[in-house]
Amino acid sequence: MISLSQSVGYAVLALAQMDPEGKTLVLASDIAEAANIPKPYLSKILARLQAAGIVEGKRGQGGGLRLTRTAAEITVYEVADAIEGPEWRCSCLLGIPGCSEGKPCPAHEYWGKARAEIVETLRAMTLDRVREFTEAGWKMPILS
Amino acid sequence: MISLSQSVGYAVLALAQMDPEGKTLVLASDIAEAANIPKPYLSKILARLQAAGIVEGKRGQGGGLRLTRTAAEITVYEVADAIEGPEWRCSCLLGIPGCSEGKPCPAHEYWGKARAEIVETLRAMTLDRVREFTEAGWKMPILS
DNA sequence: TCAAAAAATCACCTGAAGGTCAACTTTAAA
DNA sequence: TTTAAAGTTGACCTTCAGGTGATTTTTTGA
Repeated sequence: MISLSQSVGYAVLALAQMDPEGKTLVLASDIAEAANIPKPYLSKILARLQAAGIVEGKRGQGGGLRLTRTAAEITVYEVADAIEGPEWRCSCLLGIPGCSEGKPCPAHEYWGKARAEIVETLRAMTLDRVREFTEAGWKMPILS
Repeated sequence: MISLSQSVGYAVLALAQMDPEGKTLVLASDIAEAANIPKPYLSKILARLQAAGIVEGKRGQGGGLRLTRTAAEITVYEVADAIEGPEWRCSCLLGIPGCSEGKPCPAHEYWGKARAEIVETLRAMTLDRVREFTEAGWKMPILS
């Protein structure tokens, strides 16, 4: 499919719903509704983001979630790492098991360069840039 | 993971083991051994390649498999289509469900261009170019 | 015509991703 | 001090890719 997992997409959309300053707390159920993510599934995603130190949760009445840094300091690259693990940026384009520097596949050299550009793009893509999109009217479509 | 499925990789390696002229028949078991693919799994891959008209099988004693065109005329692009279906070349980089021209995600414009380059590269990658790699000593590593 | 050789097919197993549910813990307000 | 609000956790389900095994069908050569 040549793409990151759906969980990464959900994570990015969820984070874009939170206070970009990392101050005021937001409810998980509000995030779920705004980004149209099944609430129990969102919980699992938030758990991984917490394990990676990207968000913090506060329990109990008046609780909620917040970013540990500002939205300008968090990149989609980090989010992908938190959800998929760091292996996502060293995969073989053709999906050949055992493809490596020592045993390159026919696409290895090309993909090494192309993939590096993609990684750099995601490293430069911060959550506040994502927010520009979501605020400009982007809404998760309701899937039938 | 940003990559095609392992089945596509196996398909490419399997096709690279066949007669590039599409004349002499090769045994499925020989392909499986040469490319180090589990034989029953290879059968399923070959079935999809046959459904797509890329290979032909001849049953019975003295039978085997052959390409329907020469290796110079078959591209990795086609093979990916045959195995994954044509959707592999229109996926959203971030894995966001519902991302489209009408409702683009923050990476949509960038990924549209980057993906087009990848697709063009695979469309230019023919099986005889793959064979240059496999003949030059590339061997499927035995996975432990 | 019969047996061996070969591809084709079917059923099944396993693990991971996506998704759901219910129970549990923490906390602050009443 | 009770209780309701909130996040947290663990069990479970479904689907699909990856992988395996056994059976069936076709074909040819003996």
